[in-house]
Amino acid sequence: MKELEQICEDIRKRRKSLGIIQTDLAEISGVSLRSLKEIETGKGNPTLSNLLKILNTLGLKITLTSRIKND
Amino acid sequence: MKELEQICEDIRKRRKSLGIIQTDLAEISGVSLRSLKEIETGKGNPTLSNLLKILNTLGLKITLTSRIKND
DNA sequence: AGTCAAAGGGCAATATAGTGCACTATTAGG
DNA sequence: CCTAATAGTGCACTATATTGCCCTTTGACT
Repeated sequence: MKELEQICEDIRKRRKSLGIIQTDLAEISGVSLRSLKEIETGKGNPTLSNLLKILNTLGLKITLTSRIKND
Repeated sequence: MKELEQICEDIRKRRKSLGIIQTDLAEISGVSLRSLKEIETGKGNPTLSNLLKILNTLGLKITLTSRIKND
């Protein structure tokens, strides 16, 4: 799976596990509903700030890890 | 430290540890030098695709983790 | 089938990220 | 100090992300 798709999927799964709808997640995060939809469906190319707003609401954060083991 | 700043710093540190200059990292990644500079200096608000291109070149990837322990 | 809630998507307008160019600033070596 | 390499930045232009509006689709429930 592509990295972008994985992120989108994670967001959707997390939202559902929290039992909230797109409208609420968007509003709480301070992002437009339209943009959240685009992110969750894997279309478009979100800005980092929009992504971080949503992840923050979902209690998630970005960590950078190496692609290679022991590196 | 802000999350965005942390990402910028990680990118710069990684680039230096690989011993390459901005010009080369930008070219290999397929991102403009101008954009890479903005990312490394923490200015601007990169798109996810540009960020991923650079991380990919650096051998890094994004993983989403919970902000809360045991969650 | 009918209804309602939630999600998907087209479109146009606006905001802003991406880029190239030219220049300045900083850093490292001599 | 001088020079060369590397990094930072102002500006203008282009490309595209963001947004709101409105309509369609899907899914769940009765």
